Amino acid sequence: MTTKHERASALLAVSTVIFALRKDDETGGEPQVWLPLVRRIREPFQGRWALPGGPLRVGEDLAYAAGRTLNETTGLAPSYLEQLYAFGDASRSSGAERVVSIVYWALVRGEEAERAVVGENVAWFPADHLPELAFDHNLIVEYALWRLRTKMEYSRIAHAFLGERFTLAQLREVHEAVLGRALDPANFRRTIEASGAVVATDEYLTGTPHRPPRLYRYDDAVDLADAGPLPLQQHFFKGES
Amino acid sequence: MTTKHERASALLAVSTVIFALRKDDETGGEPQVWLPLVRRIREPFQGRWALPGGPLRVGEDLAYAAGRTLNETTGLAPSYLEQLYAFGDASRSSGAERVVSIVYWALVRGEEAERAVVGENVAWFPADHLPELAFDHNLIVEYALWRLRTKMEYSRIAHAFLGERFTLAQLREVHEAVLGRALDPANFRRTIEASGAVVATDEYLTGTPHRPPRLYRYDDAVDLADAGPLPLQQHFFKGES
DNA sequence: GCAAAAGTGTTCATTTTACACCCATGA
DNA sequence: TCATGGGTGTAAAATGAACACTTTTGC
Repeated sequence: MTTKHERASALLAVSTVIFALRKDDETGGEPQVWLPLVRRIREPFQGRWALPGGPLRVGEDLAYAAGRTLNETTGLAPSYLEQLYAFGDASRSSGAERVVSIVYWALVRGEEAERAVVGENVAWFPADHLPELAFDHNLIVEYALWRLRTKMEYSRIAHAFLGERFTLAQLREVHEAVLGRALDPANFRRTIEASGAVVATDEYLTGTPHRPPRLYRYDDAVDLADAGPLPLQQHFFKGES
Repeated sequence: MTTKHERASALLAVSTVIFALRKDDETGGEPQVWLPLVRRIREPFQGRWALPGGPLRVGEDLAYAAGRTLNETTGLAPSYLEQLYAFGDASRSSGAERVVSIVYWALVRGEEAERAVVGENVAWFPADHLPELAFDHNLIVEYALWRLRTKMEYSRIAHAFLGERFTLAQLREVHEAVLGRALDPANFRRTIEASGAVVATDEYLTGTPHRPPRLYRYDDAVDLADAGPLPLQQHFFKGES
């Protein structure tokens, strides 16, 4: 009954599922959800692709570490960052010491994703067609994708893929890429305008071969994402590498 | 640039937000969402109410530890258990060593909650009217409540509050208690029947002062809760105290 | 029979979906 | 002026809310 139990401790690590929208270089066409992976250079799962991440440093906050490793692998700064899940079962670690991994998911802007660094052991993959990853990372990506898609319906995270000003067609493209299906432009416009999340500016995007679309901006009065009562964990890394 | 960084480690702990439906002993009437809290017997926040929980033991899995501490404080077994959030920022711990807390939320059945143990330092509170809790536990409970209410709309977790067989009126009472508002019995019946989540049995609940309602059961072919692709972490503690 | 909850039917309002059609610009 | 995406209007379809009404039991 009153057995003496020793208290568990663990090493800490973070991983991050990083989503960006990219047009497939070959097929072209509509943008899709892509994510960067890193190749493991040691056992276990040596040679397999895995989520970017790494150990937590002494005194470092969880979300900060997630943003830091994201920046180290892509050279980018997250425009959205949120905790996904914590893995810490005793059986999970192969070594002697237990390792607790806190997994985050992040969004980065499209233009930035274009100029993302791609090193020897970093590559981008379409989120729907991943190879077999290390550990249970396939499952984690699926869960992150589910969270992304679910959250798009009741929050404004789609804006995290875009810049300061954008057309409604661009915003619709984001929704279409994430949901994986086409949306009616007319109905989409009305839905977004009714939500009050965006504000029309008096600027127009010129240079298009056709009628110039109006530019919109976010309504700063509305939160970026309704994550419930829990405070959002957002950090920005301005070329801190 | 290539500074040597020491790797962070931490002690591990779990806490659990435990929800049950109870009728207020004084006002009676409709059941509401209640949860058990424990009084802290040491600093910091000595004397304040806090979420049940405790340190993780060596070799113990996270979800198992959540179910164990739940069982230790209430004598009950969770009918639903899911991870909520991980707290592990360096500044959070007052002591020298960092502490990572994994918070779970759980549902227990109504009848069982009735016979839950209430010790000297354990008390049940209505979830909507909590005192000022220790740490940031008020915020955590709010988040768990938000998750419970959100999840009710697209999953079958309401069933976790009920037994094997139940009437549609009982199921409606659960929804009403969680959502905090009355629902139209006729429309609720149609909605539930259309969802295909429940199956009508050929049994009826007798002993009521009026027309005996039909008993239903879960459709085992449908998952209890659509938590996305991540596997559910469920454990059952059959009087293991 | 009466009261009360179980269960069914129907109407009305609202939202969603589909799609026709006009507008404004570059070429 | 023509092609094309931007933007508006509108009707059908689906959904949701409200509520009248019938059924079945205990008393």
